[in-house]
Amino acid sequence: MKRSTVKELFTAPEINSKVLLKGWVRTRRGNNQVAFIAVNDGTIIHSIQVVADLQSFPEELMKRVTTGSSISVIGKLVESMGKGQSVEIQASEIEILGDSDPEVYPLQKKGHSFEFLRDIAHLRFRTNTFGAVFRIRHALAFAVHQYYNDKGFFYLHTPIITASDAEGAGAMFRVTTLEPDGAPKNEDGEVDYTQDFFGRPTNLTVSGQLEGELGALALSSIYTFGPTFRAENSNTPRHVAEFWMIEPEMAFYDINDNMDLAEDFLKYLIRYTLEHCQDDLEFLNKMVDKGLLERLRFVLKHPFERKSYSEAIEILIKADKKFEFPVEWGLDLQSEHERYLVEEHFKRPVILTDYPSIIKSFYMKQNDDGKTVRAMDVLFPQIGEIIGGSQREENLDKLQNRMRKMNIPEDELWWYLETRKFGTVEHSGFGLGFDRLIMFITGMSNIRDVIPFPRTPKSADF
RNA sequence: UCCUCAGUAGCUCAGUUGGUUAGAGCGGCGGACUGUUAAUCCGUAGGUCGUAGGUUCAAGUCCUACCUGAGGAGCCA
Repeated sequence: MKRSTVKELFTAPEINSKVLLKGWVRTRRGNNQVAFIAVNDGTIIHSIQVVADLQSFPEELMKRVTTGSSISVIGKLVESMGKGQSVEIQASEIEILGDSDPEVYPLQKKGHSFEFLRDIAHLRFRTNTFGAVFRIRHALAFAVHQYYNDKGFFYLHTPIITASDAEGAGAMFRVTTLEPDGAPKNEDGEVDYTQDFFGRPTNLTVSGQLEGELGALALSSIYTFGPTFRAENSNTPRHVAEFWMIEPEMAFYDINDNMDLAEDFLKYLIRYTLEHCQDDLEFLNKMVDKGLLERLRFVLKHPFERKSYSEAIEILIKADKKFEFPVEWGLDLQSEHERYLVEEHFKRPVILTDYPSIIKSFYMKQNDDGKTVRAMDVLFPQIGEIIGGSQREENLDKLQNRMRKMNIPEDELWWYLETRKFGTVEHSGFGLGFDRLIMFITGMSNIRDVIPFPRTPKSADF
């Protein structure tokens, strides 16, 4: 007999049919006559109610139907006699697949704190909230590929192990096969990396952008979607050491095309979730963040506000608000400034462009004013910077000049520079923090709760 | 990395100006109950008070260091 998932039973119920159900027991209620067993198999947020007439089942068997146990049920799918669910299963056979000792099973019917659930990340998938979050995470990963595939972008796998230390996006994790205490030394007493696996120092990537540009400058439009690593000792609800990033890179795009793509992309992902994950979003809206659905719909409805860094500085100077940090042209915007612009002034997502070159990366296209670069940051309410991108500098001389000023080693990036030597073209791209996007779309306020097994300082369990 | 707060039962927390045997709710277990919805009612077990020092006649409570977690800041995605 073919197993029916809970999702199938709810979305296309065949009343009075005989069904086979397998899943994990969430709760069990009842009296001395009848037991009500809520069974969940993770295919959908809802659990289905299994009704067992206690006279029909041995007491020893029913005792083993405990919270957390896995069971197999054969029964008749019927319209529910009770309130709270449309259909239920009138059980005729129950088999225990796996016992779960209720004395030690850590999940209970009542809600748990997210902090506690992080300690039992191996079991938190079995809660409604994390089931919803990770189903949505899947849906969004799928939607990312759908979006770019439909637009003719190619999914490019950029390396996870990299020898380039040049981008300066943050501290890196070293990758080596040398033993920490027995590493071979050279004549100067330094570690001799020529004896390491790759014959040189290597790290985990902090970004696939530079390699992505190489692909775009041949394939026209590419995107990367993979893990990235930062060894920063960051302890905030928005940072992790291992996270996933989506980095589209497009030839023949200027910064305006880039902004159009970023806005369209984000709205597509939000719309996709609203259309495909209704039940999960409604649950999160009810239990986690009451303003969630309204906020998502609001973002869809309104164009993102596009302003230059200089205009933003003017707004902040005129603002009737005292900031902890100074507002002055040339200084980077602080969290409080970004939040003011997004949450109080414009009250919608904001794209800021044309930042002072001194606070931005070497590869960004230099404007004619000699002071600013064609950077763009997309700022979202609550989570801040969700996208950072730019039009890239395609002029070899200008790029090299800037690299020298910023002490970026040209010899290490010879391959990057060659794209500017041979048929260079205008191009642009950006990076979207996938996990931060999940935070925004699920209403979860800590990035550790949208990643199955998050990696943070002093924490690499599971 | 810096600042602030927290760590007491499986979970969420209370615990007075330091004072006898450390409390509750939930969860677990036992029982009652003819359809329950985080069921209800009765009963019951369960604690090296984060770790290590120190002050004191006496420390869950005060002091110091460390560990872990959370929030804010920086770095950024």
